[in-house]
Amino acid sequence: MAPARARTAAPPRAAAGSLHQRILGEIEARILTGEWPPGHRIPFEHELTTRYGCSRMTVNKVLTQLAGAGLIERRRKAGSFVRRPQFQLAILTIQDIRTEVEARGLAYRFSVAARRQRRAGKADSPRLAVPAGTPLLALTCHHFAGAQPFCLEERLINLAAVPEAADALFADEPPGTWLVTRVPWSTAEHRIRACGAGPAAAALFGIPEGTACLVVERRTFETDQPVTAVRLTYRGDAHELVARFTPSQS
Amino acid sequence: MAPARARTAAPPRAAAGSLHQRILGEIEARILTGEWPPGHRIPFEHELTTRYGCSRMTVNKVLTQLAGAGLIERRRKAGSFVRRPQFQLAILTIQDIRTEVEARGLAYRFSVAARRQRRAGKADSPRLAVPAGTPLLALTCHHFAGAQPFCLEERLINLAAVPEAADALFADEPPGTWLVTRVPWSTAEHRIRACGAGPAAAALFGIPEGTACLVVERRTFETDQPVTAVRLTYRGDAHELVARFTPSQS
DNA sequence: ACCCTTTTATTGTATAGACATAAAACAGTC
DNA sequence: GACTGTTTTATGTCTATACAATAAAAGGGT
Repeated sequence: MAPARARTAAPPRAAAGSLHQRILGEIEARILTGEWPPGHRIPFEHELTTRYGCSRMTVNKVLTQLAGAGLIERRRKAGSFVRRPQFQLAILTIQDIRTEVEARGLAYRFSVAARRQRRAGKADSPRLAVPAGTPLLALTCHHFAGAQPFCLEERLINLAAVPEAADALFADEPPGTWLVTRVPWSTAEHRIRACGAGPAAAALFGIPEGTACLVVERRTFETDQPVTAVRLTYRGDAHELVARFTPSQS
Repeated sequence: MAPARARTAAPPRAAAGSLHQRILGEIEARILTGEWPPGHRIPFEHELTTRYGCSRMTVNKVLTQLAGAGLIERRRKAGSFVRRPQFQLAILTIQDIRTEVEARGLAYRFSVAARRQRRAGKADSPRLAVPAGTPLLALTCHHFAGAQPFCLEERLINLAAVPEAADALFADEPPGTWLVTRVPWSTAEHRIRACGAGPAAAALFGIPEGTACLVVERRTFETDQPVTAVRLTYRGDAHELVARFTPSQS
């Protein structure tokens, strides 16, 4: 029973951040160092409770977080188990073009090279799954870093989803930024490929057709309705995407 | 005081999953539909508490989760605010090569084309940031999908970090799988580029040199010590990476 | 041996209360 | 007005407890 210690509140510990952060760090370390290999059953919540002298809510929070990060798997009655490391999952940082250019200390500039409003045909459906006849806005933009061409943007906007885009001028903001600040979205899908430069990219970059280019295609949906599809073409020798993966944290 | 309701435990509600899931879904919907635009202050915890008739811990859990997912930003005293949508963050799925090949219904096969043990020179540091003189294992592997060449793998392994790799034969398992199942790691970094095919890739794939190829470079670290660096080269016309991003959930 | 029920251990969810911490707002003073 | 200390307030963390859901294990009958 231990009637001593009338204190019910949190102990005055502030050693390494908060308690659950410390517990998380220790468990994570054991998993990452291989001390607890994949398949290993980590201690039950009540065992961690006694080991760290804290309540179950605290260790539960830690284990829930580890499960969310994919480091462990939790099964009722059975316990919590270390999962096989699966670093096929990585967080990809696709930066806004303006941000990216300015991060290199260069002046950003863009221009709208082509703009056409039309109705969707059969050829559009692989890019922007909309029924034929849907009003579309097709845009081609050139983005520059300093004096150098940086990126070719070919975009389709679904005017059924974003009717106000028909009147947008895209004079100050590129269409990507315009859309992000005005249109809600729920899912974005990216496809990353290597492609030989087509005529438009070759002309913009001043490179021979067929030169390796990095192509990022992004499709954005709002509750299953397609909003926009964009193809960004970069010079292969001047651009790379970076993805970093650290388990759990951040 | 309300001495009625001796019940202190959770109410028997199980409508749409759990209560905090329902609250999370509602708040997320308001953010994604734009009803609560970026910069908007979402209700304080105690307001949500009265709105949903639940305790503060429950709404705290929801808001903590939304903050972790990057949808909101929390500031002491000030409140919680909707963040600008930043879909530059995407979750990239880089599959294991065997898994990827077998997912296409093809037979997987690999061979070690070259293997050399040597000491790190100056030329290695951009790939594997180790001091000169560190023992390395350099490998070249060919991966096949059915009869077709699928991927060229060029790998460096830091034998100071993984001495047992020196004796590994890589007969049954490709080095990537071998390493994943044996060596702990804490951070992985991916760089994705488009490159013209070099001599090795051109020979393997039977394509002209300079043809666009997708190159994925992965460097793996264990507490700042580099473990391995690998360059995977794919035919540009036969391979793409897919990244999908849905806010918060999973 | 097989199928069905009961038990039991573990995770999942939620509560009410307590104290810590940080930042904004406010007041008072030089 | 500019600095300084105090109060207020919202978030951050933790506890102790309660009940629910579930899946494994144990038991019991055919």
